Amino acid sequence: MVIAMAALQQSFFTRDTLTVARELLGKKLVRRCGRARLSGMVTEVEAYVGREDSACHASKGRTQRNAVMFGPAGYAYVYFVYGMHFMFNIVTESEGEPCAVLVRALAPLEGEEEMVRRRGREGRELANGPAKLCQALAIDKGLNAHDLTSTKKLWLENYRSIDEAQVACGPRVGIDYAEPEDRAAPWRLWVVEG
DNA sequence: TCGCAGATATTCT
DNA sequence: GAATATCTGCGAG
Repeated sequence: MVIAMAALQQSFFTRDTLTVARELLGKKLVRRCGRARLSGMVTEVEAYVGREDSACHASKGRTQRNAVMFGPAGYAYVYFVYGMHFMFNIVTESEGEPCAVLVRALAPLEGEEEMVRRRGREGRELANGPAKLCQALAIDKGLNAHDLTSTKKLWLENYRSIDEAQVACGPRVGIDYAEPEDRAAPWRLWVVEG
């Protein structure tokens, strides 16, 4: 008996950003790319909580790039940095609140061969970084503002619940431009390797 | 195994 | 024109 797993619905994403970030750990990110199906379990995330968070792109106001974050929850915010890397975020909270969760790492589940082919690397190096997982799952700017609650090209499914003892947290990475108190905020969450 | 610097183009001022 | 929510390779130890 095959049970068709439903995509997580918008009600999951409209909650408090830190809560969504915590519960995203252990969820499965699924990417359908033509015939291929690629997926991985979320193992590391970072929360970006809007206007008061100086590390959040949206804290400096709305621009063409970050406009998606101001929209409704459950959409993908994909953008380009450093001239060569994409980042994949999930928009949270209510419309008008520019919050999002950055997905930083995945543990490959389906289509690992395809990911190896895309990345030119294997094992731990497959998707253990925000730009790496985008390359592994073929996520690019074309998926910006994609609806993650429909099982079209990219969505999330329930997979495993992570015990509190397996969750570690610490300060976020790569945000030297932010205010000290925001840099220190322990809003990076990850699953302890076991 | 570790730390550092270069790559590279989109986006915003 | 300057900055950037990173990755990779290289050199030293």
